[in-house]
Amino acid sequence: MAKLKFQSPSGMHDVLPQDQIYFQKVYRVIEKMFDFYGFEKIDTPILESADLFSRTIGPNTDIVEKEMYILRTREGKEALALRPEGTAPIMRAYLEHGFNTFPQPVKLWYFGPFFRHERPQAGRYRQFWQFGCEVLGEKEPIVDAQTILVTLNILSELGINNTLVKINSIGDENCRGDYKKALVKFLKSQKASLCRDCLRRTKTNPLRVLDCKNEKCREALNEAPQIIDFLCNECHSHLKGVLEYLEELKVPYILDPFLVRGLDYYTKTVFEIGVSKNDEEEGEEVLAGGGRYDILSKVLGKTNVPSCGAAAGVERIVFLMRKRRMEGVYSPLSKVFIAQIGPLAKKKGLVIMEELRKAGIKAAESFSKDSLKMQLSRANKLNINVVVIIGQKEALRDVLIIRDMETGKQAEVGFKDMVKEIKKRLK
RNA sequence: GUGGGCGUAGCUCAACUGGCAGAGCGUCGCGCUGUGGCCGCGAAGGUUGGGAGUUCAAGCCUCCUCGCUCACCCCA
Repeated sequence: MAKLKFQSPSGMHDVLPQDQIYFQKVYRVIEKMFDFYGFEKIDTPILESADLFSRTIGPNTDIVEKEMYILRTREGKEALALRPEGTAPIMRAYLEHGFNTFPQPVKLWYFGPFFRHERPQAGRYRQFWQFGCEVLGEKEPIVDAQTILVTLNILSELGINNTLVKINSIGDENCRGDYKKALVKFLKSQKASLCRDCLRRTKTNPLRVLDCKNEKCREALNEAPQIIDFLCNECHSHLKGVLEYLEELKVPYILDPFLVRGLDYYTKTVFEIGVSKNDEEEGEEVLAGGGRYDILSKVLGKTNVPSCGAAAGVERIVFLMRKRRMEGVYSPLSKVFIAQIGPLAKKKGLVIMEELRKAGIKAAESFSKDSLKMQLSRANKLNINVVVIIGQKEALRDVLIIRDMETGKQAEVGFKDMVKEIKKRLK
């Protein structure tokens, strides 16, 4: 295996048939849920201008500093990036197509692959699948609550119920600056207790220090100023609004003053939806995250488009579904198998398959095999109960044999009565 | 980028102190020429991830390298 000349690139892998049944289940659930809440689907290109991301996500973030796959076009004029996230492209599309002239808010959802050049590990890939939704052009806190609700409902529908919502507000351009100053001042006073990374972050991205996992840092942060105390009136009442709506919906949440997000465009509401790791393991895994990004549109254009969105990691969800042996995944099994013996019967087999297709009956076959033994064996492995057998003798007389694989009983049926007889047996 | 673990057949894994590379499952064939499951027999499938070194002898020891994996960082 390892001597194979080619294998999938590091951190990227094939979604095999046995994985597809879970991916399809996820897709079907989110499609239905988003549709119910009035979201419409959008696909944006896999490649976007690299600047789109560096300008919106922020030049000092890990994503932009070291995780983007960047390539140049043949003309060499433009740097394109494999999209590392979905929000900026959607805002780009919104502005590009003049969605601001539509009734607001515009509600969109997506499902597709994203790319970040990180060191792969459990639940973390270089090409990974996300679905998400965006509510664009609305500043009211009720859409924040609804965004969280939709995401929770999807997870619940997929059998993931032990979720935990963490929420916080990181303020906006009016109040975040004041908080940052206060925080930096505090961090400098704690220099001795902070880890090396946090010392660096104090300069580059002080908010990030808040969610350092290092114990010493956490202790040091106990006394840190909390952003909630610095929120301006607007941000404060916005947060209050979101929380009130969540309470009305009976969505349990934890107000986590240390929750921040790694992307610069966030304002006000930020949230994460995690699930506690099972049994033996401690800690929790984040399945989805999101927040409000009122300033993103101003980076890209003149229009002011206050918006809120959420994104979730499909592989992480599938991992949980698999672990919990989620039932009801899409099963592609056929109900009927067509077996043939001899060249004439082989031709008839093709015709039989067409008849079954027109009748809406999914049929399997091994037309390339000649031995009946082989064909029945295959039908057995496919767990098929009804096998249509046609041989030279039957083909000449316009009849076929229907075999019940459970009992082994066979009956001869006229070609014309085939569909009727099969339908009877499938009941 | 920094640490730890692991690379043997398609898959899951054996192989004592360094001593003829094996099993189960799967695939294909035969027993049974037009009848599946169970059983029996057989075949295919390996430069033990790659390279160098030590040795009479290396899957096993040493070094290098590649890959995978887990964790940190960060994030979905």
